[in-house]
Amino acid sequence: MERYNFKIVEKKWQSFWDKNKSFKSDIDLNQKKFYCLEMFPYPSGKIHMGHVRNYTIGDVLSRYKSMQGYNVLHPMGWDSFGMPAENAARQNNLHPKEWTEKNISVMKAQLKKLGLSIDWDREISTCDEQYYKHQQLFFIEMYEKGLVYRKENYVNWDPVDQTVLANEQVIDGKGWRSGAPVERKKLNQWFFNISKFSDDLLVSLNKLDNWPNKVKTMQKNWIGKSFGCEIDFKIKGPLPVKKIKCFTTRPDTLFGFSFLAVSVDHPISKFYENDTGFIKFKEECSKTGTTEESIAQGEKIGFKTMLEAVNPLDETEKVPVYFANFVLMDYGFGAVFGCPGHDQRDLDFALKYKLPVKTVVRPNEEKDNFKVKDIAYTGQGVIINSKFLNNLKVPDESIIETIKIIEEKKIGKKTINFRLKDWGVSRQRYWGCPIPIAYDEDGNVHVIPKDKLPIKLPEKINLQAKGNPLNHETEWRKINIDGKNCIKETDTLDTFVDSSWYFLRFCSPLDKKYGFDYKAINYWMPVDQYIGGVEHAILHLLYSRFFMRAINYKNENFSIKEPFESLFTQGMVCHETYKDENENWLSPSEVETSDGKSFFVKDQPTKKVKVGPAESMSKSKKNTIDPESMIENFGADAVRLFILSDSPPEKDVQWSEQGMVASHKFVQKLWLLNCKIKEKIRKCSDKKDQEGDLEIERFTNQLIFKMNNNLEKFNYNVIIANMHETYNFLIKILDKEFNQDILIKNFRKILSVMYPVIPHIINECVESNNFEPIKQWPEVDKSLLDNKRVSIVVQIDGKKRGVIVVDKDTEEKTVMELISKEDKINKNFINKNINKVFFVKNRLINILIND
RNA sequence: GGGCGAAUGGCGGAACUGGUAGACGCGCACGACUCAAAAUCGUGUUUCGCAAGAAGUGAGAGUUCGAUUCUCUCUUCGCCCA
Repeated sequence: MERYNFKIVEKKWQSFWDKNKSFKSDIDLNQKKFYCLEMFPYPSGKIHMGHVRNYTIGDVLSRYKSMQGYNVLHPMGWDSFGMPAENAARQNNLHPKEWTEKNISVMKAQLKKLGLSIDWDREISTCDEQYYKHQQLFFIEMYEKGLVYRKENYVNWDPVDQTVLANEQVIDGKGWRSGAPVERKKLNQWFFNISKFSDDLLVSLNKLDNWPNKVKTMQKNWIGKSFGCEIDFKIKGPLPVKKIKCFTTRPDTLFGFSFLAVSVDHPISKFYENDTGFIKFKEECSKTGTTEESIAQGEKIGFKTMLEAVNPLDETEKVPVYFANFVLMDYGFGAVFGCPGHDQRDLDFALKYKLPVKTVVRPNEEKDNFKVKDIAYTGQGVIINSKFLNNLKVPDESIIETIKIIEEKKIGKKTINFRLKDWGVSRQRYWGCPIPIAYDEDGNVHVIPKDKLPIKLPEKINLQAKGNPLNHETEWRKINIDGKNCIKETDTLDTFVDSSWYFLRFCSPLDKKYGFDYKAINYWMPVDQYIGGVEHAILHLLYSRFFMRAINYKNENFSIKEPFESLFTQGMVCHETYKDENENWLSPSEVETSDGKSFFVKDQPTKKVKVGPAESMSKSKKNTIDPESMIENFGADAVRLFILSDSPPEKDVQWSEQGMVASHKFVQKLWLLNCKIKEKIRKCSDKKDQEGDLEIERFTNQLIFKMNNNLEKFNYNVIIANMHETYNFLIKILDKEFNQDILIKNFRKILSVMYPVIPHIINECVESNNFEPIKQWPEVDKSLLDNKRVSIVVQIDGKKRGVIVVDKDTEEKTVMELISKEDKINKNFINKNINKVFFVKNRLINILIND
């Protein structure tokens, strides 16, 4: 009996799959398709455990669906544009392209070592001009359809690095690299008009039955539909301003009105262009970040104008008009009315500038003399101090009623507002898809003609230059359009654009003509199962949904609105964290333990190590485990087995060395079991009705049934438990005698259901037994599913007193007779009054005794 | 502050539509093999109790013959939004 050598066996089957192109997928209209997609990786250098988990889940599903007779599309590619390449290039003096390609080849080899059933012929890479040229085409189409526009907008500006920062690069108001305080700066940027589809993106969420509710809720909140009204405020003062339009979700608090605040970019700011005080104030405002959070938490400051606003519900009331830093031009109309009593930001502002605070809503349990002090009251209640609005219930009646009055008075109207803003796609960086736009000498926008695509990135680039490196490429920037000398746009597209349509490209990755081939799309799309981390719940998924609508818009040939039929979000892979005595992070490989309780630095038993809670693996905390070394030490099957075994896939899983070892041992044991069964088969005769026959048939069918169920529901941790149970069952039953055909038939079925998780060893077992190669998922023989004998729980007054085994479908009367004879059970009710008996066939009998 | 979700042995976690709580794995204990250790195999392992038995799924109530599962209140933790 030879020991199982996973290194040889896994390599053997991986090259078999490679050579035979076992996972190649082609359109076959006679076969049901199944498009299984995992979020493609960013080629950062090496794969990490998160990838292993993500791709193992997808692989199990792909192999299972394929065994069920589906024509499976399971592709893989690279989200290969983005900042890390540019940063790494700057540090190592290596071209981003070289760095990226090197990483891709390393990671591709690593993925292959996991034994994934991927159709590598469909591999794509977003930094490849054969990919991004199609994206430029989409951009132009969207521009022509009016879905792309250019406008000035604020960005996070790092004054030291002379570059734009993404929100996540701003840490505590400072640039992540330079540490300089981030400024708000206005730049001309390209925008996708995603807000045009706000309502559709929101409403259609209801149809995504196979998406986690959590994700749908997050998107719903992100789109943020709010119902309110726009109100025209009459303006008095020395400037030619007659009225200012505000949006509010709380018109019912209008009698609490004590100031009107407008954004520094509001049209009325033009009257203050030369006012030094205002200019200074505007500068001050630019120091606050652009995120909602920084605005909410930052200090509220204002600049008083000469204007006064009139309360439209009470013309005698006039309040001052301020410019304020917490009002944004792109929300509503860039103007809000301030009601300090019932909005915390307004209250902070009012207290600072000593403006009156009027209470116009009281909580239900308070009296009419209730007064707001330091904390604005935003809860439910009743309107007070508001003349004809008094006594309305907040918010159910009050908002609707107030809007009715406002509409009657013709001073405003009901409005829907969305929080979702248009998608700014300009990035001032080299390593991204060039925007196919040029400007003539007068600054007019010209779309680059399709025959001049792709606009390729210049190969030589000086990345040490400040700001966007493309700005310095004067030769590259030159382009002639319709006889005019133009210069190219130097901004590149946000990498979220690259990933918003890659799933379409996988359907026809080699097609040169257009971004995709309609025939292929119509067959393969939508993605039947999309799998990835919940961290992309909002942006990537929302952008992809938008992209489908954008292509769909004014295009009769394209009918896909929702790209992902089902979504599964897997949890993170966690590991304990370690710190030495000087608070330095230590990696698991630098730490040792003798008893599993106290830990010390490897080879230095005197140096104690502090063990922290399990957190998601990250390089900064050094609590990562390298997948490749795990595959080296334990084999791909064992790694696949372990990454699925300890927790349900949607929850976080904790990496455990012991668990990993146990999975490895299980694979080894399985091979020994296979050898034993092979030997047993050899010794079996063709005699019918042997002792173990029925037992193994019953077990096998129950197993198939369970595995089926658990695979469909993503209970992958339970299918691993089912596999252990199977081992425990087989090793015990081997003493019994079997009919040879029955043993072969059932063992082959058992191997089949384990195949999706541990395909290498299963193939090896199948081959060693000279079985037919595994292709199909075995059928359940339903007649063998039910046991002829069932155990019935006997309860007295709801308490379990025993279990009896009876024939299936035994009636209540017989069961009662039987348990009356069981001394252990009957002593509980004999000589007592039986009040009532509850009988559930094949399950339970509950006897109630009279007091 | 708002929304969503979770809570089950020493640990990770099972439990189909309310019907034997703790599957499976880890850890631990004991035993076998061994000069010994490792590896392997076997047995046991919710708690209390010698046992019979009793208690038990974050806390408290409710519905029910029966609740880990359904309803309400609370506590703690996690995630998202602010």
